[in-house]
Amino acid sequence: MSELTIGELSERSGVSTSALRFYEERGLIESRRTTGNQRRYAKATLRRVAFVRTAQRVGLSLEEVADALATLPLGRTPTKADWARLSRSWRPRLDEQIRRIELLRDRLDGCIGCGCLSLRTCTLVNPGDYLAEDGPGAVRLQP
Amino acid sequence: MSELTIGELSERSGVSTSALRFYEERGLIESRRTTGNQRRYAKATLRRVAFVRTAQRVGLSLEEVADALATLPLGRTPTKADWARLSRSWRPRLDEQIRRIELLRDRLDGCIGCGCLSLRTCTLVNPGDYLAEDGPGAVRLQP
DNA sequence: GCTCGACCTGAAGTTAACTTCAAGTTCTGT
DNA sequence: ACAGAACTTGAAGTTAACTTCAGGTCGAGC
Repeated sequence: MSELTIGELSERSGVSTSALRFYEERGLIESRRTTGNQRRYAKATLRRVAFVRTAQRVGLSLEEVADALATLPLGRTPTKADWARLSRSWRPRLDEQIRRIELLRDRLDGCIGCGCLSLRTCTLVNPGDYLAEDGPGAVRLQP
Repeated sequence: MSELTIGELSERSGVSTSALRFYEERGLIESRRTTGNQRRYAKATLRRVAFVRTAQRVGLSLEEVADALATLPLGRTPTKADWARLSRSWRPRLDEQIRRIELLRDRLDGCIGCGCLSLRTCTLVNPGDYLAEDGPGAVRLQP
């Protein structure tokens, strides 16, 4: 059994069969069909599914994952180096996510003391402080 | 003009009128009605909206925000201390968010070298390593 | 050869947080 | 008093990533 049925792929990846069909519809994975029209997946599909799930945990949308997968070599099974190249690009995204949450946390700390949440003066509520010059009241929250 | 129309509240909060009506429908804010059935908001609503938006940036759903707002004192305008009490509870959540992304990033670093994304052995793909004892192949990704 | 679990398809449903729309009402400025 | 901007409502639409459903087909084991 060098190929997997959709049930087997589901069992081994922990991804539901409906999700796998959905991924296929979106071009994230592909399958061969038996004479009886059932799907059969190459074992390499398992790693592909792993990539998709991990990319989602990093915060990519399925569309972004599809774009990334499209850069994989056509016609041959991707190597470890191929997967490593793709995964490397996630690092800055994660760093940025951390940075933004830390910034929010630090601002929150600064605001805890005052309990303000004032639209005009609070950097937590109004990070860019734009519109602050429009006089009292005319202030806009971060979009 | 001690009260605000929905347009004024929208302008000053940066939240669209349709979103404000939606918030009201969900019980996040409330309004008085004029004889002509138009909404009028107390100025304190501005801070309430600020709270909602900031809570959303922290990662709360509107339902969670509603729960939090429900703990505010009834019958009087909340004080700064009231708002501070609510905001304080966000800190652990942010810390946890940061921790989880850092963990993912560190695992990613560990996996970059090998380019594996192997379902059985890679901690990035399979953080809990559960089902690893089920023999080769029978492994499930993190739900 | 028969059964019954696994598989197939396309369409419709789900959730969150809104937005858009249509058709009508109110308010403000001149 | 009248134009036109701002407001009202309920219903339907939007996006992502799926899930559920109905009604049928396939295939592995006895």
